[in-house]
Amino acid sequence: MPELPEVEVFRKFIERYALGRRIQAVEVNQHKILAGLTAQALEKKLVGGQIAKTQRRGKQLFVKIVQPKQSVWLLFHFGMTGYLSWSKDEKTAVNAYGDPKRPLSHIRVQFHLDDGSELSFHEQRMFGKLTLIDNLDSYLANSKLGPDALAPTFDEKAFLTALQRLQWQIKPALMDQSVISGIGNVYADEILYQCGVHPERSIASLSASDLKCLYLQMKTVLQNTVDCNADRDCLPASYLLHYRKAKAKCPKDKAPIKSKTVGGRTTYFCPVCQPL
DNA sequence: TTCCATGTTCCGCA
DNA sequence: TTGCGGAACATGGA
Repeated sequence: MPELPEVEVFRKFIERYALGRRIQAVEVNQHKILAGLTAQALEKKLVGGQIAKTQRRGKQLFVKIVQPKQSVWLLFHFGMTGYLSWSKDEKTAVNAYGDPKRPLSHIRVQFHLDDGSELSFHEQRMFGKLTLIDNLDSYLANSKLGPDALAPTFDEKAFLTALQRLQWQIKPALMDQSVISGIGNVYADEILYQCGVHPERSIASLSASDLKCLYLQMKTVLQNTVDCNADRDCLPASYLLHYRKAKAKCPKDKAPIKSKTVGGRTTYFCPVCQPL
């Protein structure tokens, strides 16, 4: 679930509740979520450090922890079910979506802060990861992560350059994190639907106006979702994501929404307004 | 009870 | 080399 908009909401959540705080203790409930380091190593690097800065690339969230002698970046990846929460006591517990219905369970790592509050990393299905990075610039340079879909520098020209070198179907290309980072299954379907583009169209078959629309909707759909604090109920009723279920009808032309596997993922589309 | 969802990585095939 | 399909990972809900 956490795609770019959700992770951006998590980033803002940390800025709001934890920025400037010092980490007094780290509690790891599930060691498996730590990629390539031990709980002891994590604790040693973090305790006493100050949460100084946040940054995001695609679905990855980075939090800078500053120590007197050195600083380190915490890397959160939220997998499919990860999210954050913050609490000072039972009454103030709040999750990053501001959604009171989401249970505060499956806490894998907890950061105890110097104002007596706690920042918690929840991950039910354990596909998420938490790790440390010494040098963020070299990490990003060496990673295969493509440009962030919402980065201002990722403009229409860069979008075309990224896509047009590939002889792929459009949907897998939009979702490939080394091409563009941040778009997952749900928002890829949404962007294609808003432009009337069938998910299995080859990139080469798309017109200039198709590509322009995909660029604009990529920015619009993701930004709208961030503006909604990633609450999908707040998005327009004309969005396909409300109809990702059996027997749903297209909000535009009432045709039955179809689902099929494209690029290995369940894909929803309207066969009428997204012809092949 | 089995299947499915969801992101990422890896393996293998053409 | 490139494109693409499938498996594996973990877990709970349908």
